[in-house]
Amino acid sequence: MPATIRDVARACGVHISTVSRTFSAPHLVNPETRGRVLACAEHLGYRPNKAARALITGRTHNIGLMVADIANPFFPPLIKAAESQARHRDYHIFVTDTNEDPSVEEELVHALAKQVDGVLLCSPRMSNSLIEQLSREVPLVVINRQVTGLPAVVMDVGQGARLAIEHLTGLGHREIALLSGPRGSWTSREIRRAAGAAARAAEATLTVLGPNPPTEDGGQSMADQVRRAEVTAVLAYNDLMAIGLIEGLDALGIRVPQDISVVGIDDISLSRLTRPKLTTVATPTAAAGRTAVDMLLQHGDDRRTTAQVTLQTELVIRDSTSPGPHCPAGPGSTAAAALEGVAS
Amino acid sequence: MPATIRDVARACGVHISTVSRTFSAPHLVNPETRGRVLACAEHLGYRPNKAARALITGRTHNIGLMVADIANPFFPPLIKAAESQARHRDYHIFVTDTNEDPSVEEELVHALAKQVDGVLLCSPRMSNSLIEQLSREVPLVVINRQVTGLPAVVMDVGQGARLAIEHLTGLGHREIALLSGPRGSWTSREIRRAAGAAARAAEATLTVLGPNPPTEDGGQSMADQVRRAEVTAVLAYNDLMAIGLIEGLDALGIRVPQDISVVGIDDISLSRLTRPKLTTVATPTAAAGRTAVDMLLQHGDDRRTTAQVTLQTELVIRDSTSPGPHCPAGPGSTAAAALEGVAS
DNA sequence: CTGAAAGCGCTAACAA
DNA sequence: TTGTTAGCGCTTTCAG
Repeated sequence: MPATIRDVARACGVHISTVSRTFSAPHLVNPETRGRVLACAEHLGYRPNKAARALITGRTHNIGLMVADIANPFFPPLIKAAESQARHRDYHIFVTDTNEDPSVEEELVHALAKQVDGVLLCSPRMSNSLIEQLSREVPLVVINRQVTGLPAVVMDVGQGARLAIEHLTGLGHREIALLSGPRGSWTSREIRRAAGAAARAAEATLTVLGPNPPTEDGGQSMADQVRRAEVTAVLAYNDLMAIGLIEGLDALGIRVPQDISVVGIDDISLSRLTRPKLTTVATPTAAAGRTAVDMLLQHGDDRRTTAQVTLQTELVIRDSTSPGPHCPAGPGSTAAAALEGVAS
Repeated sequence: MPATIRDVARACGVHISTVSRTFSAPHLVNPETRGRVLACAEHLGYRPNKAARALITGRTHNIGLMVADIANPFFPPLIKAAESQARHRDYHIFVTDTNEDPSVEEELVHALAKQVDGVLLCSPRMSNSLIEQLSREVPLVVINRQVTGLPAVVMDVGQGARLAIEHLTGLGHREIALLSGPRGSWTSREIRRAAGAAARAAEATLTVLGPNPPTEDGGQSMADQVRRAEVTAVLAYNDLMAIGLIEGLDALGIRVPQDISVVGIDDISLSRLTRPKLTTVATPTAAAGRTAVDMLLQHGDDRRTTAQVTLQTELVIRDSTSPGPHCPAGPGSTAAAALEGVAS
């Protein structure tokens, strides 16, 4: 039904290749002819068929971005940054949501494969071997995960987890729980590894509770187990879980940070709005989105560039942590004051 | 680089059409041959090129979904519902974010055009005439807007706004402000129209403040103007603005609901978490997502079906509204108690 | 059941 | 500067 290049050529009395050039290499066609072609095209409502063009050029100028859960406020800043970076480079981003489901992830890579020039895999849950296999079908950049041989941009949650644990032990906490994330999450493994090491170094006990769905409900429903674990502080896999946990504890009559300190990871905007405001590890999500787009696009020019970029994280101390039973400055002081006590 | 249908045919000693059939019409090929083809394909890592297939069949089995702002928590439930509905019908959803920018919207429709079988336009900001024009390029279903000749699913925010105003006037409020939404928003116009009518019917004054960006910041920065408007109640274009406004008022020392009542629209999950919990108009976002997918897909079979579906909204009374100065039950009673007073 | 041939809408050498 | 030709990877008649 829509007009094709041939319709325009006919209506205009030129060959189809002239029409083609008018749109893909205008400088190669006589200005006068170009004007006529453009007029005919306009008149017929002609639009180049991007799919057909891609079939021959191999370039769609689209990028796929797969996220684990579009409802998680962690992702939008990353998506927005990727979009803006892509737009600068004359590309468009197609976002897909995998529902935290590995099999959906695979299906979606296939669906995206020839509609985009590459896919950004954000926090994928599938196996390394599957990712490697899929990377033969379409260029891949992995975010929040390391897969040998594939370009990746990771946020250093290990370092973040270490900072969080050091913050807690510095406040005098010795019994700490870790609410781990979903099965298959590289980030969750990193956090666990680094938090474990940091706890050991400070001679604190780390109790791992999980795996858990990385959602508010996931955190909320762990409140009871946290209470039974008899810890004085908790590090959660992400802010959503931390916020859910705080609500759950609240329902149990346990106060944060007076009774239990809670630290999240991500620094989503919501963590500034809750009461208490959440102490958390800020991850550079926007930078990650931008970097991933850049890596994908330069990867096309230069096949050997499979660098793995690591972005730093930082601890943001707010109101959900306070001194524990073994605090050198004594309980009752604020988190900040306690820190100073430790530092001196 | 990736294997094509021809590679498989050669490796297998059959014609390419046999390979084609093996994947697109397996019942038409001898089980034995089929097995051999499948084995070769597997071995070569062959995957049918969906773009090439689409070029000839005209079907991509993908659906585009354009939202105004992916960071707005209003959209994820709609997106999730659309995805799940699409998956049931063997389709995939590609989400794009327009950043509330009409020109980006147009660009994205073109980018999606031949990569998807249709586009769901969610709260588009562009002009009706442009939407109509784009609908000749790719099948469109409009959500939260009415465009003559195009299938649409709208949530009845007009009715919702009326309920909200009636709730406020029932509580004795006579000076009400409306924080309107962004320019170009059909929803905002509907709200304004309906709220205006409802206020008139109740002999209340409605002061329209706006247009505003439909974000938390948009609401927060209006706090001062709301104060100067000397109203006792506010209806906001959406929950995000309502929540932002409450924060802004809080910073000004104005208490909600004691000093000013605030009502939002959407019932995003966040509105249950804030203090005070937000009174709001619940919109059936999930149903809208599902319905839009259904309409797009059946629209293919049956060209004349350009129905416009309207989904009902309902008022959810929480803690951000309380009796105003003219309340029949007298100020100081709770919203619920006041309502009973009105009913009797 | 399988092969041959045409063609989806477009681009890219190569000639003219 | 323009037309000619070949073909991207696939599906789909139509014969055999």
